[in-house]
Amino acid sequence: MSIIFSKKCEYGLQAVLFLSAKGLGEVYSAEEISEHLRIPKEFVSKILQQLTATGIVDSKKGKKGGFFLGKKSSQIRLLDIVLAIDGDGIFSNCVLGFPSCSHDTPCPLHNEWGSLIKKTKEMLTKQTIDKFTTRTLKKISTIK
Amino acid sequence: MSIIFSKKCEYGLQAVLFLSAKGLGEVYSAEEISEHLRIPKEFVSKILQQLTATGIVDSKKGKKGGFFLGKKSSQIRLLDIVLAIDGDGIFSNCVLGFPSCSHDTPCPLHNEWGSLIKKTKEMLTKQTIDKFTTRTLKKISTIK
DNA sequence: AACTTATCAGATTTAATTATCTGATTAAAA
DNA sequence: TTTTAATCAGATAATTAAATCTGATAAGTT
Repeated sequence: MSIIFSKKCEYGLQAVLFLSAKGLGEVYSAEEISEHLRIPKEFVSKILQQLTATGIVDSKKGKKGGFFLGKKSSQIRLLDIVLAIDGDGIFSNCVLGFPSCSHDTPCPLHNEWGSLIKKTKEMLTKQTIDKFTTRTLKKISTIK
Repeated sequence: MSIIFSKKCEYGLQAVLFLSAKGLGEVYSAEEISEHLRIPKEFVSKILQQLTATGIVDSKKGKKGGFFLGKKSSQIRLLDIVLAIDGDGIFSNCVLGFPSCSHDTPCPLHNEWGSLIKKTKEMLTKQTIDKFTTRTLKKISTIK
């Protein structure tokens, strides 16, 4: 099996897109998010805690508490979420797994892969989560 | 951590590139391949067995046996190796992990991701392993 | 024919990822 | 002030992926 983002990262992207689509300031508990997205409650809670540390998400303890966006959705790039959870391995690691792959000692696929991953990074950098509100709401409606 | 190809697939690509660079008909034992590429012997053996089943690689038992290319390197696409080991999940699975992502009910990233993955598939389809002989030999020389 | 060296098949072990549980703390509501 | 419902932290369990081991079979070499 091949994977682009870890499950953690997939869930993180889903959750932040969800919070964004629901509107800034809206507080949702881990349980509500878990139910809407059909992902494990404790797991999504852990992931959102991690995103809270970076400022992408903020949280409120106690009754009526939960998670909400930490900044304007137009200022959260998809890249920020990916970097916060999976790190930059996807952009820097050798696609063939050679530990010593670099510009000077490239692996056979270095250049071909490099230009693809560059385009991917550009997309993730350019796209902020506010761009997806309509699509996210539509998608969520097909889950529940 | 995010991954493009599984370790299995990375090692499979490395091993087939190695066999190709060393020339058609040349037989290398799992041990030799393991030493040259610095990957676990039994693991690379298992992976090459798997590729043998698809015809990409062929094997010879007994003394002086080992693995060798099953067809001309100009007829082995990178895509063939990826599909044989990791399947087509990387091309068909939803990047956000939504089980029900499709053209009709797309996830927020469906289109953006789709065009990137299409380009990736095109590259893996176009590139055959004979194109990498020089680069592979150069790369191998930096390992040992 | 006996010996050696290889693939091959299947089981087992180890490591990493994913998921769950438990208890402490926090804060709103009764 | 007590109850309730939430985050948060850390430990544990389950699952999957990666790596290793064991034994059987095959085929050259002596």
